[in-house]
Amino acid sequence: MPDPISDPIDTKQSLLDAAEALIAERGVAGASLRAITTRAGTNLAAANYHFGSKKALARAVIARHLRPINAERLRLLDAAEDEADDRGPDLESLVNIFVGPVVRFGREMPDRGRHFAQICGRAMTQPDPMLRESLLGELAEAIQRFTKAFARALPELSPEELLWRMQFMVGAMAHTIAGSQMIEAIHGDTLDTRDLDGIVERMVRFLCGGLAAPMEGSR
Amino acid sequence: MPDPISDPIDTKQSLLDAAEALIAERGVAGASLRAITTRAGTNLAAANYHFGSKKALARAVIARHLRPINAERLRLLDAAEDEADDRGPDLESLVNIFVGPVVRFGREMPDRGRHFAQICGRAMTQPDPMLRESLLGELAEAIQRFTKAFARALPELSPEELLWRMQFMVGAMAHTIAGSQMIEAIHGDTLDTRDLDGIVERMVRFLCGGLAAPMEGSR
DNA sequence: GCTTGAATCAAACGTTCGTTTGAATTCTAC
DNA sequence: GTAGAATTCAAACGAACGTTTGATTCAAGC
Repeated sequence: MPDPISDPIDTKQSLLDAAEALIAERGVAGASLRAITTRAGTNLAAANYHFGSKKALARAVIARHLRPINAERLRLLDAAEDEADDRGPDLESLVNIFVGPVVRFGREMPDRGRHFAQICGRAMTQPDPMLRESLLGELAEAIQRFTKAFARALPELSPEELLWRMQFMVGAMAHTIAGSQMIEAIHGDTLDTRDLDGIVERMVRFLCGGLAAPMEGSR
Repeated sequence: MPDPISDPIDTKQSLLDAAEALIAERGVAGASLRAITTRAGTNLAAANYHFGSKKALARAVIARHLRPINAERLRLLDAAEDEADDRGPDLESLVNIFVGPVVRFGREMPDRGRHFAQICGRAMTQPDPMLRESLLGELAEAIQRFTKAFARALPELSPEELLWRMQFMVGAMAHTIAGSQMIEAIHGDTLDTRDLDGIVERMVRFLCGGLAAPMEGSR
């Protein structure tokens, strides 16, 4: 007799939750369908019935939260551009809008949010092109919009220099949310790596300084 | 009759080269021992004979170049601290020493260097703790030395703030050398992602700006 | 009450993986 | 030249993987 309380209200959702947690913990290759379906309280066939394949399941895990997060980003960008004068939103606002929603997403859903952020941070440099491109596809529009906005806020930068600085920004962000294993391994006892608001503040400060760095070594 | 020219002069070295290229391309999990040994012109047993296991082979791939690179970093740091006045080396010198040897390593050995950098960039956030910790072990001394040096060059930062900023710096660096798939996928036709010297220059500018960013929003 | 389609399940399939084995070969030193 | 260690090789092993199959359960719709 199955437990009527924790009954699988929605098998699909349970599979996504289990996959999210296990992929975050062990990576895509390390999270077997058997482990995922066991954790979800179902079986192998169910995963293939609902998603068709393991890769499709992984893609669904990414898309589930990334889509609303990116929508939120673009919504905030729209609002900021409406409010700003004709020079556009200032740098700090843009960085906050770009970085904040992703990192802060972990606050509303502490576990799932953190897992999701880890997966996305890793997916950017993942060898599997399928997964990487599915992530980039979700991000493409946001990247284009933000590139234009940053170009307006940083008119003294050449287009090339701006693209590279955005690359560095994404790297700092992705690496930090992918898990701060390094900083935890070395100073885990003295630092609070769960104070997401504080981390966002620090990251925004750093990124603004980097993005606005002068081109010539005028020290 | 085996080709006397490309004969396996050193099976161990061939295995390291093949593993390096394939792990960079497909990741540790995606690079099978069969693919590695075939590329190296030998067979499965040879890999286990020389390295004992696949994980040990992966660790050897990381250690082979990382150890001399870190030695070079520390050597440059020593030299800079000898030359500097009692305030220690300035920020730009430190960033150059920290970032330069890793990225520029790709110039001397174009293919192997790039592959190795990709592997290291990925290993930092890799789910496999074995590989991650072996990388962190190699880096531990360098990180401690550079933390002290940066603290001297940036006396206005609290220890916490400095650690986070170094975390962001490592992230920007790791993500960039892990492969600029994102920037290439979006603007691959207009940017030269192989001009390593130029990238180092740009990265140093960005990182100096970020590391030295003011703590208060004094705009 | 029977039918239909979606959903779940245990079981098995075929493949690929890392590792091991034992014989063959090559190299080295006496 | 030969003994002995080091190295290479083809073949096989057992485990784990993603996927498929066919039977079974369940909830509506007529």
